[in-house]
Amino acid sequence: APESPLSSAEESVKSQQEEQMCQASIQEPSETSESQPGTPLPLPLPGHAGLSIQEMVAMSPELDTYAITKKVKEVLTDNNLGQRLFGESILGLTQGSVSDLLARPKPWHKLSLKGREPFVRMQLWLKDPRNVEKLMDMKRMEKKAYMKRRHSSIGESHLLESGLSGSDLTQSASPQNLSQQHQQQQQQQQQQNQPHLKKPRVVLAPEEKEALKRAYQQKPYPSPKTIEELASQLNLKTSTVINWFHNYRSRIRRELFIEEIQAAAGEGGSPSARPGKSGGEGDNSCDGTESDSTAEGRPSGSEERRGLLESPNLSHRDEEGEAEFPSASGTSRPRGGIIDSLFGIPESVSTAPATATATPCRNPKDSSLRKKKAANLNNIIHRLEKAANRDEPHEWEF
DNA sequence: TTGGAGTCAATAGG
DNA sequence: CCTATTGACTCCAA
Repeated sequence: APESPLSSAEESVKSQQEEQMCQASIQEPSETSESQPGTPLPLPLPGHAGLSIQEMVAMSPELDTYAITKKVKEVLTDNNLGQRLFGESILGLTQGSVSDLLARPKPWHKLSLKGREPFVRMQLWLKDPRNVEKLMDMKRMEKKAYMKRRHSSIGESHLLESGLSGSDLTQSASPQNLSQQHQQQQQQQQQQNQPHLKKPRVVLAPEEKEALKRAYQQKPYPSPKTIEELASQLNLKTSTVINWFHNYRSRIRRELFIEEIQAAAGEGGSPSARPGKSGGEGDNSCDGTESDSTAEGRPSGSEERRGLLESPNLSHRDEEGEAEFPSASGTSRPRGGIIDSLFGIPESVSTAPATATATPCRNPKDSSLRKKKAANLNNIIHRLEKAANRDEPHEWEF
């Protein structure tokens, strides 16, 4: 693998190794690209030069993920193409993943090889305008197939999908040669014998998320013990709490990256004035949505669960007149000393929250930034602790 | 094992 | 239909 041929960009030639694939038009501008309505194919990369997509990713120069997603979004909306079709036929990803990717692209240097793949595919796709046409054709064909289907089978027989009988159905697992590792075919509710028991998706109530966020601010990396406590206090499964922390950390981190990109975008010589308003992304963070009255939530009551988790403070936000950064240049950073405002959470004082210093939550913009910075710092602290072979930070004196 | 990166897929809103 | 959100899961590296 240590080969890093500095070969120039790309020199498309050769053919490809992909066989199937409807639109195998690699050669000339023949817009044949005929495909059966039933040729989903998760990811037979869009035709192009010789090497496998992985190789291309490996030697791809740094790409501007933000610019790429911006362009893709533009092209898709301009042509009325949806994320689902684009994702499934061009990127080999599902709609939700595409949405996420387009909305919050991570900077190139923070992406793993795998994570870069979708961006390389997007760029390749953007290179040839004819690709848009192909997608549009595909869309038309899909609609046609859909019409036919619903016409032939009006309200009747939907055969149970449990046995996944043949029948059309889109997105079937492409047979033969489904590319290597491919997607994870997770979610195997195989242990069923009886009528499927699809476990309902867990949906955390706002109060539960609130409590978890509060816990996160105190301890981004809770110990198993803490997790157990949280789980029992919130009446959630331990795994749910663990997952929540994994996801939350990951998503907070991702927001940090976003800022990084936006910040970088505002530099350089070209003073291209962005029409958009200041980059102060709104982050509710403060969310004054206290559990309010309805403390319970969803069936299966489960009362009590009071606990220290309750936010003793009543954070309000003071959104009265605050000067909108009168500073001219847009590159001005909103705030200065962030350090002092990190860790706005007392933690320790378990009892007697009486006077409580109440989590400061003044300006929403500040709090957002602060939270992210804190997340980053907490991450570092956590690593140091690990490295030092210690557990339970307990108290931190600064 | 733990945590991070990527995703999937259900589902809430439009 | 379409898109955004998000709990859960797979894979991998430390």
